[in-house]
Amino acid sequence: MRRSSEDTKAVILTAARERFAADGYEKATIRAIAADAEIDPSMVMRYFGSKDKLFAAAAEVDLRLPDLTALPRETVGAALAAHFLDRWEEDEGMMILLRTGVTNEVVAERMRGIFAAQLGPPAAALCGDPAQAPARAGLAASQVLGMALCRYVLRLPPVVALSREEIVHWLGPTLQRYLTE
Amino acid sequence: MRRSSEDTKAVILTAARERFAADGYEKATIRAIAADAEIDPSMVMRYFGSKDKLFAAAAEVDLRLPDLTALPRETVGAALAAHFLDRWEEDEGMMILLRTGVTNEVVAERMRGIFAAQLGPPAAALCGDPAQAPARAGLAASQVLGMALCRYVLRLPPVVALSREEIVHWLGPTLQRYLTE
DNA sequence: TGGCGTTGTCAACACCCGTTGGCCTACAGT
DNA sequence: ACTGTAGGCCAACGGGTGTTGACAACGCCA
Repeated sequence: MRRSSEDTKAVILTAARERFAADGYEKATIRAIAADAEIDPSMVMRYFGSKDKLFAAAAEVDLRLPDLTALPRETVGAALAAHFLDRWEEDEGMMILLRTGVTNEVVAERMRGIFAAQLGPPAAALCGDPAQAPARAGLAASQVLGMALCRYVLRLPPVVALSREEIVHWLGPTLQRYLTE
Repeated sequence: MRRSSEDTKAVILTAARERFAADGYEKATIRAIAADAEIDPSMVMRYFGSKDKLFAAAAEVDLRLPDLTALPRETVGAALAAHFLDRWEEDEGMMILLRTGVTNEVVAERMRGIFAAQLGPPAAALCGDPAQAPARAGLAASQVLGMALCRYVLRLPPVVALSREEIVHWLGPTLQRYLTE
């Protein structure tokens, strides 16, 4: 046997993540993914069952938020901005979710769940009033996702031109205000 | 003849805008648009030539920004936030562009042009330094588009629950800072 | 060496898409 | 009343999609 089953499964998954991140669910065809993986399309079906299941496997995402309550309170905004920039550049899972969540209700629901589960608790811990926490988490999400949209997806030139430090400088106070003031 | 040529063309365009806004370019099929308009798919081709041209006709957008320099300088942030909320709720063109610009390079380029041409000049007029203007316009775009993404596209429940006044209250100072400070 | 399960290939199915051309139908002008 | 034309419908083409099943090559184990 040329390769182990697990090996080719990993090769397919890597190719799938790249295609889904670049093209979104609809335009990323199984044939194209298989071609990238230098393999037959039927192998994708054998190992993942269906395009839906392949996407589900490719779209597993963890925000990996640090423990914001362990930081000096006045630095959480900048820390969040810096963390999301890193996360977005090292994990194509972010792009996968955003590129298809915009036109796919199932994926949108998944994004809602991720942000509620992972951004909600730290927001609640930071702002005193638990009733305000979800709104504040939502506001922070709007700025973080908006930056990602403009910089990595739409690639607005002035936003792409910003350095990491500049973005942290501008978004830090915004997130700080949304979460703690 | 049942209807005038212009009438059915308008009916098709209305149906197309709704479908494109709801589903994006790929998932909005000509057959579905024609069914909504209660007409044969071939009529769409006769009146608009191709799906691409139909989309181009459906995706004409004008931000209709007010003259920000005519307002008291300390109110431009809130004015911008309020204006974009209105614009987003009354014109499905915004949704059309966002839903397909995310996975379509041609439409993304169109969005870049719209924001550069329409948000750039007011930003340059507001902040003293012309060299900083594009970056500031880009930052404002990131917050405005991020809010639209979370509220109207992804429908994050806490963001949907926010009232118009609350959004203006939270985004106003952010946009004010991006544009004028 | 002979068998057998695993890995991979090939061809095809059934479906949906954008698009096309021919045909029908109803009105306007004479 | 007849005809020309414009609005509308129908059936089909060619291509691409996800998915399936039969078949071939390889390497382990007895």
